[in-house]
Amino acid sequence: MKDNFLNYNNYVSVDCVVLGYNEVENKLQVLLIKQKGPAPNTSELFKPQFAIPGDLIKEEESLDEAAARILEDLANVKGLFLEQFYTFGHPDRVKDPKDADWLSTRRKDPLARVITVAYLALVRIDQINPSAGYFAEQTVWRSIKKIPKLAFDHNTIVAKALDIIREHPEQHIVGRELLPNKFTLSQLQNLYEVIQNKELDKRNFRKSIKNNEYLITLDEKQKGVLHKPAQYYAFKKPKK
Amino acid sequence: MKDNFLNYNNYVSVDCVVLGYNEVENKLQVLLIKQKGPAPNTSELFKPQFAIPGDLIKEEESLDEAAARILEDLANVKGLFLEQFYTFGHPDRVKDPKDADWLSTRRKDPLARVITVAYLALVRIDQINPSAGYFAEQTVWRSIKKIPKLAFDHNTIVAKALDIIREHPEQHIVGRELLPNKFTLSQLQNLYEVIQNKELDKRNFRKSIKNNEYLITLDEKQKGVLHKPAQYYAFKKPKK
DNA sequence: ATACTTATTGTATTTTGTACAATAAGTGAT
DNA sequence: ATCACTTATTGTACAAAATACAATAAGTAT
Repeated sequence: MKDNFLNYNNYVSVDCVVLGYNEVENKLQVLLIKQKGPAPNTSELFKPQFAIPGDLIKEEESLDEAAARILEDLANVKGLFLEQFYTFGHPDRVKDPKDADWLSTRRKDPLARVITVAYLALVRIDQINPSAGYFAEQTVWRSIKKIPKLAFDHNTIVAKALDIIREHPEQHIVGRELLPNKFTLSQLQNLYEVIQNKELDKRNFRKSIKNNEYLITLDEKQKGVLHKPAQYYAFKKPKK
Repeated sequence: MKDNFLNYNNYVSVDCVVLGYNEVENKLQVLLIKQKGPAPNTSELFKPQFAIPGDLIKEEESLDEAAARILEDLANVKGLFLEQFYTFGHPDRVKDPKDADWLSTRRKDPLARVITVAYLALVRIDQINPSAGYFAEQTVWRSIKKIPKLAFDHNTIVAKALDIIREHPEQHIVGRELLPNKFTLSQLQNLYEVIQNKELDKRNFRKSIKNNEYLITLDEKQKGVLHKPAQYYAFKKPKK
């Protein structure tokens, strides 16, 4: 049975697609990091690229824990929505020459294969404070409509995350994750429109959303707006 | 940046939940292997368990290729429906003492963590010929209603696969995978009933299934049956 | 011709999705 | 107090899809 004895190394990482929303700009954005070089100005060859945050898993942590750690390191928040959605493991996914410099500063064996388990995270942009961590020069939010060329196969990973959230927005109860604790139905509708990238009819949207078992009407209205004040709503906590 | 240099080993495997169906027994079954010991009768300690087929990935193959290889080794078939559905990587998932003996015959480092990418495969039981391979003493089909205790976390993996096929049977076009090339609507309905574990109304089932763009009516009927012969149907090939 | 078995089909009802516009409730200006 | 302005809120008619329910059809065997 020698066949099955491992004689090469697999790196395993977790990459997080962090989707953020704020009502003012009314845009869905993805959190990117600018890769950090080996040391300031020591390598003229190193061309930092944008990437989604990710890291190799540690020996004693589960995949879910790794995703939470990466997100916490980066955004200083805990307890966010996090969902594993796909694992990318093509042998060549880290073999592109453009990625070689960065890998050589980070890996004992820069050519070794890296299998990455991808997670989706939903956050309110105004609730978190992304900070460049030990693995990032800086962090930036970018509209999902203007995503630059990313390192490795990260464009593919982001695209798959967007497919998933668009397929089942109500399943992810995106409202709970991406809106303030109290919100109006117009805010909720704006969010759905941004995610689905199409306009929805107000009356029909309200009819359908009111079937949502988690939506509750608060005893509070908007104040100080230059128009009819809107009713506030909230989401119930799920049971689990 | 020493933090990120890997100083431990991750094994990465692919495990396949192979679901099979045959119309005679009208049961959905899962393909299990009986683990093979190090050598016949040399280890009195080794207690073989049932498990789903899986194997460590090879250095040059993608995850999809690994799944196809495992299935081909086991079942001597190619080109079956295969879908990645979840990755299991808890640090303790291979640490149960009951699994230690088997691992010690298979791994340089039996205590090392194994991250496994799980795939779902759908097969027609009468079309494949499972053969005990280099990693199995024997293979058996077991009804999904009577799954024994399996090695590692394989019961959890099978349960998740069943959740997925039940959620979206039509998305997996289970008919194409689990029925003969030509079939009657009653056969198709039986299959759906077994998967969803509930009875369906004949008239309503037929109304809904006939919206399926892939279903075509053949120019052929049953022969030699003791009742009104049924029309045969088939599925169109998907475009892709 | 009859008994038997499974295949096939329709209708009424409910629920859900879609298209579409008038009225309500605040603010600030006059 | 009235009016202009802005966004919030709601209903109705129609189409499409889901559900409940039973009679007739087409073979075989006797």
